[in-house]
Amino acid sequence: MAPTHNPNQCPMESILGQIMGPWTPYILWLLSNEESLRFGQLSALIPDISAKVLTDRLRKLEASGLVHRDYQPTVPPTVYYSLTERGAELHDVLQGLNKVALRWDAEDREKQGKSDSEVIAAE
Amino acid sequence: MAPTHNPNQCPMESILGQIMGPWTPYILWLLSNEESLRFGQLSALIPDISAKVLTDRLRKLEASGLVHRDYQPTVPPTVYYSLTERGAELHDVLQGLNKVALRWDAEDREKQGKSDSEVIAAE
DNA sequence: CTCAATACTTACCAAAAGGTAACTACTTGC
DNA sequence: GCAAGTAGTTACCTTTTGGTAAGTATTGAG
Repeated sequence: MAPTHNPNQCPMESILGQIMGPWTPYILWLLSNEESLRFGQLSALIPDISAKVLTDRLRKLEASGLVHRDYQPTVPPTVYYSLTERGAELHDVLQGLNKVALRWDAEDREKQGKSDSEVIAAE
Repeated sequence: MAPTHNPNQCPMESILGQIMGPWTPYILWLLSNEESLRFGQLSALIPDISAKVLTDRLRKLEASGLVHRDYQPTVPPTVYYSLTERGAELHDVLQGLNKVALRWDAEDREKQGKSDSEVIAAE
């Protein structure tokens, strides 16, 4: 009892705890660009994530009230994931981050000079 | 050789790899609100982080070119951390995220009703 | 009677991350 | 010559996380 400081002191820490971590913001960003995505579609869009981890991230986002899970008991079953109203409030932040990402990416390619032709040649 | 797909396909993944992870965005946000912060100040602002992890995060941010490390060989030595120009480009995104965090925090407190008085009483 | 398809869950093991305590450097003050 | 103070580093150990493979449910197709 009587902790030395209030853990909820800072709302920033709280929101970061909900959306940070490997893959989580990337999942939110993918969902913010589509009406909804099925589990298999998300899995295909993020080739390096395993089903176990993807499930875990989605469950946590669901528990935070940022993602909605729509289970359709068809055969075989299909599950649609989409952002809740609250989750959609992250759209602008994620778009802003993507803009910065695109800018940095362009700057880095320019400075290195190479990349484009080499990458295509390697395929 | 010849991987099936280019890992740098998506700039979003790249930026997330640089700024995501436990404490990292929080450190950036703290630095974006001050000219600079010393190691000990950061440590005090984030009570639950250990020196080892804080050092690790700062070194990685430095390697990414987002944070500048200014070592002053005084006795005892002092080290000032600040955002680089590139790091400062995250300011708007972080402020946007903080706005959302504050809004959610206010909404959650309202719905729960309690919190404020109880929290203060517990101190 | 078995396979395929979707969206998982579970068990088990390996790898990564993090905590803690001790140690470093250097000079001033006692 | 010992402690204090800043900003670490290092070694060691524990905890957490993640990968992989197998199993679950249901039903239509072959």
